[in-house]
Formats: sequence, C-alpha cells, structure tokens
Amino acid sequence: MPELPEVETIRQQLEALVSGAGILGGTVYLPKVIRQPSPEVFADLISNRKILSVTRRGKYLLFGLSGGYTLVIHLRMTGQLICEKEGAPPPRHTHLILHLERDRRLRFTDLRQFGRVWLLPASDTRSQAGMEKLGPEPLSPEFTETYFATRLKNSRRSLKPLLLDQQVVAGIGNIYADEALHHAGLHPNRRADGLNSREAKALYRAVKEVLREGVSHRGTSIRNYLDAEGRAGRHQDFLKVHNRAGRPCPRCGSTIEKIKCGGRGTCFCPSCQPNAR
DNA sequence: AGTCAAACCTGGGCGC
DNA sequence: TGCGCCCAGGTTTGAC
Repeated sequence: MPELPEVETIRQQLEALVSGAGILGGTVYLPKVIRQPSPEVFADLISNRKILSVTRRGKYLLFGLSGGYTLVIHLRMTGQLICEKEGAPPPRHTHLILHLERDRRLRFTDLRQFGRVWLLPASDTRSQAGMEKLGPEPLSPEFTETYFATRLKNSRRSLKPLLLDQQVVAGIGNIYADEALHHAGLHPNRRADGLNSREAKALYRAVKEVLREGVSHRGTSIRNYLDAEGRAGRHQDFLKVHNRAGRPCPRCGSTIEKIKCGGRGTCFCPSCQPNAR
C-alpha cells in the first residue's frame, strides 16, 4: 500500500509533529522487524536521542537523529506509522513503539509483518538498508525526461514491470503504475523500447502527475493504509483504473479489465490503452 | 537481461 | 456457520 504518495504524506505529517522531539525509549514487540542492530541494542541505542529531521527516499522513511544516527523505516505492504498520545494499549499487530517527550508515541503497526526497521550510523545509511540501488526521485529535478526516455529505449521489458522497478525510478508501486499507464494511454504490456518519443513523454508526465495527485489527496486507502494521524487518505476516490475492474472507465466508459502483468494484478482500460500489437 | 515463482505473513472475500 | 481457496498495494532471492 504505501507507495511514494503515502510515504510522503506520512513524512510531511511527522516532520510537523515529531521533528525536534526527544525519544525517551523504545519498546520492541516483534524483534524480527528490527533488521539492524539487534533488538536489544536497538532499544538501548535509540533512547535519549532527538529527532532532527524526517526525510524520504523512494518508499523509505528516514529519521535523522542526534548523535549521528538514522532511523530507517520501510512500511512494505501493510505497515502503519502513527503518532498519537501515550496511554491506550497498542492495537493488534503493533511491533514497535517509540516513546516521545510530551506524552506522545510513534507506533509501528503491520498486519503482514513485512515492514522493516533499521537504526544505522548516518554515514552508512544508504548502503545498509538497500537504498543504494534506488533510481531517481520522480518528483525531483534529477528525474529528467531524457533520463527516463533513455531507460525506456534501453529496455525490452513491458511497461508495467519497468515502472515498478525501483532502480529505474524510486517510489512507484502497483496503484500508481496502473494509474500512470492509463493517464498516458499506454497498455501495460507494451514493450518499453517500442514507445515513440511522444508516448515516452506522455508516460514521463503521467508518472509525475499521478504521484502529485496522490500526495495532494494524502494517499490512497484501499485496504490498510492510514496516514501518520491515523486517518485514511482520499485518493481511492480519484483512481481511474486501479481497483476498478468491471467498472466503467471515467474517460471513455469502456469496462475496465484486470490482467496479470509481471506477476502483478493490473487494471487498465482496453480502449484508452490499446495494445499496439 | 528478462521472467517466473517462491518466500516472507495475516486477513478478507468468495464459492460451496 | 465453516472450510478451502484465492487474493492483496513490496521486496528479495534463486532458478532458468
């Protein structure tokens, strides 16, 4: 669930809510979510540090801490990171709580237990958590039309798996890949190197557009996603194709289809997104 | 380089 | 009501 727009929403909220806050300590309920260091060392090492910054890289959240450490959190499919008052017993599937100053806590809850947490020296943050291979940030100036066109031209893969490849561009997941392809009018099975320059440009613009829209609606809540204040996002009400199989395309009225593409469920409009072959 | 499946997990929805 | 099956927004790994 949490793709770039969802993680960015959480980042923005937490930046306002917890930057500057001191961490009193941590409670680990499910040790395996802590990838580094060991859970015991983690709880010890995180105590009495101050949160200096909250940033994002792809789908990773990064908390810059005092003393030269970075807390890295990846929510994977069903992770939630919620800032709330201390007191209530933590809900089911809560795996980590960071106790903050002023009677607040940061709660990591994850039904499927896929989410991961690292506490790393800032100097080797990028290499340790698997972030070194990430492609450019799609909403930053480093993601240029030329770069994207080159990646398309040099790949024989289908468009859908290419968009999901975090090494090509960081932060796109299944929801926004489907939406970007519909926005650009391209079939998910089209071969990347088969696009003409007009189509490549349309896809480049579509990627940026659908991600911006997702952020502006505070993310998409289809199943589990909640923002850092525990609220659902609104973008599910604005999706054109994703999760809408069998319903009419908002653009042309044709019935949206669902296929398997690159092993992933993929929704598209057969008339807005014709297969070129 | 690419594709595919499996693995990591729990829960919801469906058909029977 | 209950059981079995399939599905789910991410990522990694290993086989071909």
